[in-house]
Amino acid sequence: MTAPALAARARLFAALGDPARLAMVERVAAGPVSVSALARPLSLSLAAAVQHIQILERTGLLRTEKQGRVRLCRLEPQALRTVEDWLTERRTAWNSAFDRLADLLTQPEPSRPE
Amino acid sequence: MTAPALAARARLFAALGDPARLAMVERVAAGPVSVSALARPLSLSLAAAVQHIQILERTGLLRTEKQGRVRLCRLEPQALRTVEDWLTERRTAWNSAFDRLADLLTQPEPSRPE
DNA sequence: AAAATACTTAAATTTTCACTTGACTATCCA
DNA sequence: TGGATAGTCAAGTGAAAATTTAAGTATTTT
Repeated sequence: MTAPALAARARLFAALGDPARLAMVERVAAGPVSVSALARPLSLSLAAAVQHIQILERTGLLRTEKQGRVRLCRLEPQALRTVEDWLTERRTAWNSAFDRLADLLTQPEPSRPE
Repeated sequence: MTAPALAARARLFAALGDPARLAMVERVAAGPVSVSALARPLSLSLAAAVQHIQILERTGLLRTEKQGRVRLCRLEPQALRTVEDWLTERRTAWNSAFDRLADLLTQPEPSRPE
């Protein structure tokens, strides 16, 4: 599995970037939920909730399955791992940023920025 | 330091949810950069770049400092740790989701969803 | 001192988003 | 069977967001 392109990662972050959707993800992380159980605590209409859920589904954050007249939503942990991987990539960089800072404090030779 | 409220975390994700800003964060993670060095590879006007940078600054993802006529942008690793912390919180939950799945496979007593 | 560089600011425009409304379908329960 | 429940779909609306434009300031550089 190859790392998603920047645009795809941005869509993932954007999906988490709405308070309603973030709350939904948190709720779904605790276990499977129906659409109305996601909508109710957020005072969202069902129609609005469905639209958020579609976005979360498209970005791979959750997967749904219809059982009778109820649609069950489950977390797709894979997507959150993508976020983890991205952080890991950055961590290397920002650690070396700390290293450079440490260098500055010991030997006064700043690396010239672009 | 207390965990940011849901709304604040959503704003953080939203800041990363724009392709231009995500690219900027990746670039800044590699070391300090000027505003134009951030704008150029993205084919953004300076004015547009400045506005993105302001958003990244407000959400705490970076900090800037003017040196002469150049404004230098640096990563603020603290903000990315907030994302890490959020993932850690969810990980517990989604691991126990896996546990429940394992339970299902061994003993056929599904936990009823809401 | 003059020209070029590197932003800054505000206002106008375009585009995208979240949400609503209203009508409709499928399932469950009494 | 009939009514309530759970969700679906397609427009339409309003507000927020991203980008452009245009004019201005501060700092080099020559």
